[in-house]
Amino acid sequence: MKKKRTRLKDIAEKLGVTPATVSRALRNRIEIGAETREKIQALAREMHYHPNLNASHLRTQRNFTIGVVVPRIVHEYMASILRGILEEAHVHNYQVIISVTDHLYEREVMAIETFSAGFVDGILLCVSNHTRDFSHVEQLKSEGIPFVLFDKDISKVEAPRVIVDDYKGAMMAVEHLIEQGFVHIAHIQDNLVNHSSQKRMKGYYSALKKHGIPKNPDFVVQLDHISIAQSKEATLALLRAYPSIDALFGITDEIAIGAMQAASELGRSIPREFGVVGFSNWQISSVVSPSLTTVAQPGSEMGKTATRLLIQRIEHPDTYGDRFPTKILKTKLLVRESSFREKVVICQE
Amino acid sequence: MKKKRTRLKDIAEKLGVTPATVSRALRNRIEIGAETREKIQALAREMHYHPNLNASHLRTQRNFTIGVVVPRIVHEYMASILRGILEEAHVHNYQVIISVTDHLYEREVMAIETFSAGFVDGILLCVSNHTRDFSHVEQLKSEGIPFVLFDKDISKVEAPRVIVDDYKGAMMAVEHLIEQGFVHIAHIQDNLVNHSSQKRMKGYYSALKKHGIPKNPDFVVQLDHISIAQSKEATLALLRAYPSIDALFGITDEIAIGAMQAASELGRSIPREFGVVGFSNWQISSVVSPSLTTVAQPGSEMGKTATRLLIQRIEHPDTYGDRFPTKILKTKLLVRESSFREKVVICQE
DNA sequence: ACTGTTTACGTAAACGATTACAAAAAACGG
DNA sequence: CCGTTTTTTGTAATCGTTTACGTAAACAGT
Repeated sequence: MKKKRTRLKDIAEKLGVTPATVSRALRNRIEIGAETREKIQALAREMHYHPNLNASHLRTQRNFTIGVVVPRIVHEYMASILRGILEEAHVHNYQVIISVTDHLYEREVMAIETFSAGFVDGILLCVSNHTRDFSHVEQLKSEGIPFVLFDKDISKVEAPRVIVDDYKGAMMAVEHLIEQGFVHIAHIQDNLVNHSSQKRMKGYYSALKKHGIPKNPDFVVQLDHISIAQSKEATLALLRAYPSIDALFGITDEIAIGAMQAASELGRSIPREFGVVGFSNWQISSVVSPSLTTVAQPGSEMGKTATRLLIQRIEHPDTYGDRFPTKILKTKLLVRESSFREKVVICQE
Repeated sequence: MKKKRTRLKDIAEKLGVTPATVSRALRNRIEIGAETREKIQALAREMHYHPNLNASHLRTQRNFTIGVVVPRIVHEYMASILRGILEEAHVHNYQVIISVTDHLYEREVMAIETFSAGFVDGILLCVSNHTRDFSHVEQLKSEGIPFVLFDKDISKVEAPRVIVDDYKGAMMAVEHLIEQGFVHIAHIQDNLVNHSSQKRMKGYYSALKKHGIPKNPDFVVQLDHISIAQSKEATLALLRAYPSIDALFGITDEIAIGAMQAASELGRSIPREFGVVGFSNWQISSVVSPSLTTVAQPGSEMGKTATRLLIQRIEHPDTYGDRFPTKILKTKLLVRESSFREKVVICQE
């Protein structure tokens, strides 16, 4: 019992006019009589007319759709970015189609190829951690398909991108610890495959340097695989080997939480004897006890900014064609219990 | 410098054949000469040909796209459902376009209308908490557009749906508490607007009844707005008023965690003097200390099941046309520290 | 009344891919 | 070598909208 959808032609025939007239009436063009327009619009409503978007898009060469390629989706920060993208796209009447690559390079390339097939007007891409070859991005450029990179930074390619100020964020975090009177500040990082991690590390070093604290390579630990358990182990080892360490900056909240667990286990009181700061402001960080001081990244804002940038490039390709702007969004330090010793304004989120 | 995309025609002209031949060659039809096919495929690759999907879809009346309508996206459980949907859709070569309603009824209706406009082959819908009027769902049925409801149950409408066994999950949770020797078991619930909450409540009552524990309405608290803080307050009040309460089943992990905080504050040791079980298995629940026993819902599996069901209905409309199956997925009790007193196998996830 | 200008609508050609049907070419059998 | 079958390719219509262009009618101005 498949019903056929009503077409322009159906409406036209019922009223004894041509599809052209109906089309014009429904899109509120001027060159149409007031009464005919009324009649047509009424009938269209009655017949539940919806334009066939494939036909429309084929004809107009516009899709009002943007493709989003991301490595993961079950991830708080990424979900909030997606939310921003969906929100902003909705405002501009765009649809969003999403492809998850699971950090697999081939799936990333595949997704981009599929999207390029005239299905979307532009692409938002967050490259996977393992992406080393950027020919697919270059391809987008040479094919003239509008796109914007976000979150993951790729200095390798010249392209419009929206990223977050990891360097400053990390620096703020560590400076905050220093201001709170902590001196021997350790750092647990990941494998540094992405630029963000490297920048956070640099921020850590810069903060130390700025305050005249000599950097000690023994205080920096690299983790292959990030998890709370791994971080806990690493911190236990670290604190046993160097008991003088009195604070830790974790490259993610997961690491920071593991570190807190380790410190507690060793009888260190947080924040009195041991200060901890994380990065990303996961929901979890405000729930653990003591609550975790962290650096917040504006996920939703990043999604919105990237989308806005993309839509500009889609709708005004000439104006923006040759320029590749980089937008850097500010990070924000949220001071909570895990690091707060002196009188500092607590920023609840 | 907008380059035109290569079309069938372009390839055809270069080789002195017709678009029809090229089309056949690229789609590996039998009725084509081996050498011409080779030549065409080679040239197509070289010219970076991708079929214009709008044209293709218009012609074939198929979109290979499904529309997903959800109330939220920054939500662990929902994100894992989405992941399942994207995964399964990818397997079947479908694209997924997502619309977030923010629990606003008008946006839900809007989204469905937009998707019905010949843009998608089918729709996956998770209704918002405030949806009372289901005429938009009825509309889908009468227009013959394939769709599947998921997660939120609506007994109001007859429709294919995939849900989770909240009743059994809650029952398992409470029975587990009873088996652990807890007797005076409280329950904090939400405003019961959705069926899941009601079913979990029923599960709670059934478990008590089954084990001959009289139900006490004073032990059940309803919260307007769910948050850890609210739950903590409520639990504090509850335990002060009824000190005999020795366990609590929270309708979500958030509530359970608030309850744990309250119990700790009152000097109750968990799980020795006070047992807690939550619902949903948020990441958070395995991180808090003590870790929280909870009921896991198979998010990814739900997404996959719903998608599979939808694609079946899309591709075999006649076979499935009139039947409205309800798939109920099993929930699973994850026993962790917050409730474990006797020897029970601990199930780590 | 005769031009010139609006206004309102019809005509028909796109957009790019697919496919029923036809036709040409090749293969085959006697 | 001719008729028949099979294989390969061309022809042209189609999917549903949009839009440049044309035209008839209405209207205005002199």
